[in-house]
Amino acid sequence: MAMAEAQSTQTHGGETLLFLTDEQLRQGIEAMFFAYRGFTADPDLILQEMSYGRAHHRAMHFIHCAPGTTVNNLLAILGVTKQSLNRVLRTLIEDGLVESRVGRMDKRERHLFLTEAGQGLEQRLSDAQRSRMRSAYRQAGPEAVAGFRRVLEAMMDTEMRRQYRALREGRG
Amino acid sequence: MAMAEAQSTQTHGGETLLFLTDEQLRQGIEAMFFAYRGFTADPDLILQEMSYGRAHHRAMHFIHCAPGTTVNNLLAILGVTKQSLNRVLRTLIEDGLVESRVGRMDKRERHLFLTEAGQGLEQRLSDAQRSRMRSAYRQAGPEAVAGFRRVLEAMMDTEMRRQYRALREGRG
DNA sequence: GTTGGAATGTCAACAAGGCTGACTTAAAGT
DNA sequence: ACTTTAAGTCAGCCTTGTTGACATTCCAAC
Repeated sequence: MAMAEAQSTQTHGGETLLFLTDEQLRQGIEAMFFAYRGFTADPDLILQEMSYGRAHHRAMHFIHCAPGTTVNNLLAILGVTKQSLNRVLRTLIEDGLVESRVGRMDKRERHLFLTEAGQGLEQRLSDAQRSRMRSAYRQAGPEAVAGFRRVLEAMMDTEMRRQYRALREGRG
Repeated sequence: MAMAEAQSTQTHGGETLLFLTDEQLRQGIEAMFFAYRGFTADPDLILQEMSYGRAHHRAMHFIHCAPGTTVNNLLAILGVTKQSLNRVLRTLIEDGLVESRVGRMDKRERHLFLTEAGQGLEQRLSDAQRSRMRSAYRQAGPEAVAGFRRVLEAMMDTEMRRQYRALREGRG
């Protein structure tokens, strides 16, 4: 059983007050720092082989999850400028990993899809990432996973949380 | 109460088997992505004011936590090359935020300390970061926080976990 | 129909912060 | 004395973020 590490007292209303010392918060900050390094380490190795970067991975991830998404949509999710995304997207299209189709309703829009090759790479990358995630989830147990998700969601900005939930619901 | 979201069954030995779908893992991956953006957003705003970057923040954070640490030590924790760190460290020293003292035992080593000004900025940066962390911890509750920490620790590489724990113990 | 605005793409330039490789200096260790 | 180690430095490269300016294409409203 994990130690709670932060004292908590039940108030009469059933709410919980947390007395969080700066030290406890610092540990959380450091945990995020080191864990994020682990989180990206495995796909980074694969990406390096083919001289791609994390930006390519992120783009492919979200195109995979929402096939046919528009460039504007992707910009909002990734939180970068269109010039930045465009550079990455261009190489992915040139290399035949992503396909850009002109919109039927609105022909200004480009709808993005992974090609078969793109799906192959995306699969490889996310297999690597999921494998570490799965192992961490297994080690920590289901209660811990639920807590992990609750804290992460609470750390997001309102707008990010909206996007995050929209993605989940878009997939059922 | 949070839904468990992943089915779990108790085996006879008391171990827990998790049946984790790719979709559940994907959600965890996306949660990490969005949460990390939130995690760095507040200090990034302050850093931008004074044309520093995240690298400066990270250096100051760990110098604050382990005053007198050597350059080599810091390199290992940050996981970057000495050239990369040196560029950042040089500006911090020039700007009077960090002090570098020649070692007494081993005069090859430089021991790093925050000056008063450095402590001021470090405080401002980590106040911003801790404030979001604190709010997330409060929203999620102590059980969730314990789970959060367990999963993060399980996501680290062995070497990172060693460093992470050493830092904690170094502060008692 | 023409015009305004939105979505997209492109060119150029720049900065942060990673990286490698080569080399120096000083101090320790052996 | 010789080697190794800690640190710093110079030069150059890459990815990925930024801004600004500008062209294109199309929808929609007037």
